[in-house]
Amino acid sequence: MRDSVTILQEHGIQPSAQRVAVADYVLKTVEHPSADLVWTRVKARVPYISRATVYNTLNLFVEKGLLRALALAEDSVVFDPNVDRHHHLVDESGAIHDIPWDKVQVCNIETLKGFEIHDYQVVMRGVRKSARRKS
Amino acid sequence: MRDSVTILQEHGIQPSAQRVAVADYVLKTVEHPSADLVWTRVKARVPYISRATVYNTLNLFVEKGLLRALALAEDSVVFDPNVDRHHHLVDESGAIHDIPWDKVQVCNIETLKGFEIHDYQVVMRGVRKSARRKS
DNA sequence: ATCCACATTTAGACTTAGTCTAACCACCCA
DNA sequence: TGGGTGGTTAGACTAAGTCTAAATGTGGAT
Ligand SMILES: [Mn+2]
Ligand SMILES: [Mn+2]
Ligand SMILES: [Zn+2]
Ligand SMILES: [Zn+2]
Repeated sequence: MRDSVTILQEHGIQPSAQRVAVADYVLKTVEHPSADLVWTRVKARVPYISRATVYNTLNLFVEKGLLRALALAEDSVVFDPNVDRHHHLVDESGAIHDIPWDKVQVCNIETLKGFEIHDYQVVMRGVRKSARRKS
Repeated sequence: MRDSVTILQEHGIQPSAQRVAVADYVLKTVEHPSADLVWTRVKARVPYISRATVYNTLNLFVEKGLLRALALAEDSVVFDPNVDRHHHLVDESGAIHDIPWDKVQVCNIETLKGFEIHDYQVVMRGVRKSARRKS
């Protein structure tokens, strides 16, 4: 994994202590966390960080292309460090799983008359089958 | 269009004046309205209806299968009287358009290992091209 | 090393979507 | 006529997110 400081600098972001702490967590996670979950996670290592800074930082990262904000569930937006095209499966438990772009194909998108499609993804609802039986 | 009173009765819902007023709008609209937009629209005909009743009614309709609640954009859930499978295009303007189920195909969903998919749709972002040029 | 302009952070007020509560109303039937 | 039940209501409450204005930190010029 690349150094958070370097990544921020490459994107024209001053690597303050707070921003680096947020980046260390949110750019590597697979949790698709809400802003408040990011706050909780980051506070574990930087207890003095404020809620406003977490929101500021997440919005800045989205603006600079380091994160995507996703509206997949009611109640809160969720952040995704995977900015490449991919699909999502929203587990009944609330967890969100990435589905690689090439695992499913969407056909005839380009033939849709009357619309100019800038972006798309398949959003699935379901459950993750328990990986192999536990016993 | 079927009678709202009949539809409610068939779904085991007492057709009170307020519920019928909400149904008259929300079961026929193509706007994908938020709860507060429903309130605005219904108040035009039934000015004394309360916000709580609108929320209660929409949640009841969802529970009874008359409506779907969709989390497609940040800021609010929207309601959709089209409960058959279909896709959505979220216009940059904020408008949401239905895309018929058979206009695009999603392949290999059933071959996804480790997940049990209960439901899915394609969510597109883009713009509606001005229907023919205006002049 | 010091200074300063500017960027960053901060607490807490504010806004808005949505839920909850407890009183109130309307209808049905004894 | 008096409950009992349903439905409705205003307004309190919660929670996600933004905004403000003050405090603090920082890098570069001197
Ligand atoms: Mn909410
Ligand atoms: Mn909000
Ligand atoms: Zn993802
Ligand atoms: Zn729809």
